Amino acid sequence: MSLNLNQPLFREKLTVQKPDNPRVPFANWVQFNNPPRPAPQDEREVVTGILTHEKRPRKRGRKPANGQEEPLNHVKAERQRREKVNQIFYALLAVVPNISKMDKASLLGNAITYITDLQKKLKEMESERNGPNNC
Amino acid sequence: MSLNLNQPLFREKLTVQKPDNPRVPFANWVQFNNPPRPAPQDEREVVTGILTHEKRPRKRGRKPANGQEEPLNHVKAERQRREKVNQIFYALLAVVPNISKMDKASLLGNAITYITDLQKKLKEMESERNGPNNC
DNA sequence: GGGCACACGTGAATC
DNA sequence: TGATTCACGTGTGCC
Repeated sequence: MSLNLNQPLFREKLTVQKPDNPRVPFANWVQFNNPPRPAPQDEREVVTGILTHEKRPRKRGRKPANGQEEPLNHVKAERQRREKVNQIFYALLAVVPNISKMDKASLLGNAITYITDLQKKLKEMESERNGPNNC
Repeated sequence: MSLNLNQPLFREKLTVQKPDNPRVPFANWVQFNNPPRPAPQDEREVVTGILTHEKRPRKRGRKPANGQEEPLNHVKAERQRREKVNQIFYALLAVVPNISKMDKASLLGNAITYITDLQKKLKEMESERNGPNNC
């Protein structure tokens, strides 16, 4: 119940990066079905984000411009960071046995209960080993 | 090294929600030093985000308006989800013993190695129990 | 001052 | 349809 293994797991959007490939689970994750790096290869998004907060003191009224020259580095760095934590989420998925639901919060929760389970089991096994045993 | 326990851990910005309280580690997390809910209590951001993608087919040219009436629900839901996974991250923090660095990726990585460690230890303890033992 | 890490609002997709 | 979840670009604080 509530776990479809033939389902997207962590939903993958990729609407900006790859307009095709609509339902492959996590196609931009490393070591899934790609060569070591999925080869970003398309920098053609050109986002031009304009954001106007109101009622905020705005520490600095800086912002050089929204000409897509300098902040492109930031975007790429954030992409990389995101991909990294998703990889690790995926690795966690492989290590925790009984996943109840396929979202990050549940996976994390299952991992925690699994850890405490292992800890408890290990501890009672230990106390059984050198306690009043049959020897 | 590289682990300052008197440091913000997961850095908390709160620039939009709370202009005060600049350095308390995670002031908006539940059961930290607040009553059960930190009481969102300020809906005054009024962000009016305008985003202009280029070279994108844009599935639907819908968007009713940016009058802050309906999408406010979505914003709140996402805030809640974010808070939830952060809580669980915090819970994981309490369960994993040797945290090398205080960011989400490292915490997750340490959790994974800890799990595999426990698994290995448990398995060899088990095989030692009913193997050719001293009895 | 550049790099890093995080929170945020938002679009989209799934159910 | 409405709720839930995720990825994304962005703002920003800290080293």
